[in-house]
Amino acid sequence: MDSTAPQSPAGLRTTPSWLLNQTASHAARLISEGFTAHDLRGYHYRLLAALAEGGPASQADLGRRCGIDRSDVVAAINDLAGRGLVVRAPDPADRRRNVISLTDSGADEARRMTQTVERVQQDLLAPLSAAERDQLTRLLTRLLEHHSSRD
Amino acid sequence: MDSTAPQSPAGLRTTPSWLLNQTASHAARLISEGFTAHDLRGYHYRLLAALAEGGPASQADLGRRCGIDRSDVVAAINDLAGRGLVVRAPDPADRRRNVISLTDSGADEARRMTQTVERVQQDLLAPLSAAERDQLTRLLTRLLEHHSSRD
DNA sequence: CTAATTTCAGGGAGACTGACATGG
DNA sequence: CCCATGTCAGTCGCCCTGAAATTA
Repeated sequence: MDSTAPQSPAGLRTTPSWLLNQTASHAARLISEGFTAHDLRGYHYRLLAALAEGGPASQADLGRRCGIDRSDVVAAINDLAGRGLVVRAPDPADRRRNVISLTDSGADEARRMTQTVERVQQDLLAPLSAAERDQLTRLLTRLLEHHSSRD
Repeated sequence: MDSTAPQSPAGLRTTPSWLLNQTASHAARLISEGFTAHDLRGYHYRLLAALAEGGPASQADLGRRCGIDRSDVVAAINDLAGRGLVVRAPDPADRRRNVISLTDSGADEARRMTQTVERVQQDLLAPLSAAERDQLTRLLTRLLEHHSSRD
């Protein structure tokens, strides 16, 4: 008659938010280790990948695409521009904006990092079959869509 | 004929490690918001829950149970002890160790935080059916077991 | 001797806040 | 007027490293 109790005593190890947190933590460590060879971090990859995928954009747009705060985009773009991977140019149509574009070597680096990321996915998902990987991807995508539409 | 290419161009939004990272990030924010009412953070909850579940333990044991580094356990236990939620007592059987135990109010707080966590799970998993929640839990558990056996 | 425990000092990455100046 | 953009300064929680002292 206790309608508030969940099916089992739960404990940390069966709590979805805990499982998400821990698996994401493992994934982040694998990704981070893979990125050391590039001497770049997650923020840099997200920006390079967004530029490779969607073309040149303002910093604010990039931040929205990548889920990176505007103020953090500044520093990361500074790093990337300092290495010649992107260029920052004023937007003549809107003088508040900087248009960020990939250079050739930036596009190369984006491709190399994408390969690293794909290798890591294989490591990460090793214990799952192809069908299970699709299932996981679909479930996570639905969670993400639900919670990002509630911005 | 390109055996290295994945099925589709991918992009950030379909990469499992990205999806894990983002959903875990949303989950962590929800959890964190829920914990503000308790004026405690994730580390505190993990320790209280581990003590409620497994009984008194040394700090090193707690760290292993919770996935918290030994050096961070020190500070978090300091906080909890300062609020009277746990007690630190020397272990007579092994004088290197401190035995950490929940106080009555610590056990109360653990129960209250667990209720908060359970509410957050409902929020987090709102778009999924019960069967899908089980599926997600099982998939994440398998990933976690695989990667933590490879410590 | 080696190994485990507690503790401290510190850093690194990601996420975030507040403020400011500039321009739409 | 309000709003968006870029920038800077700083905070916070989490994760991690290194080292010291104590004890098994």
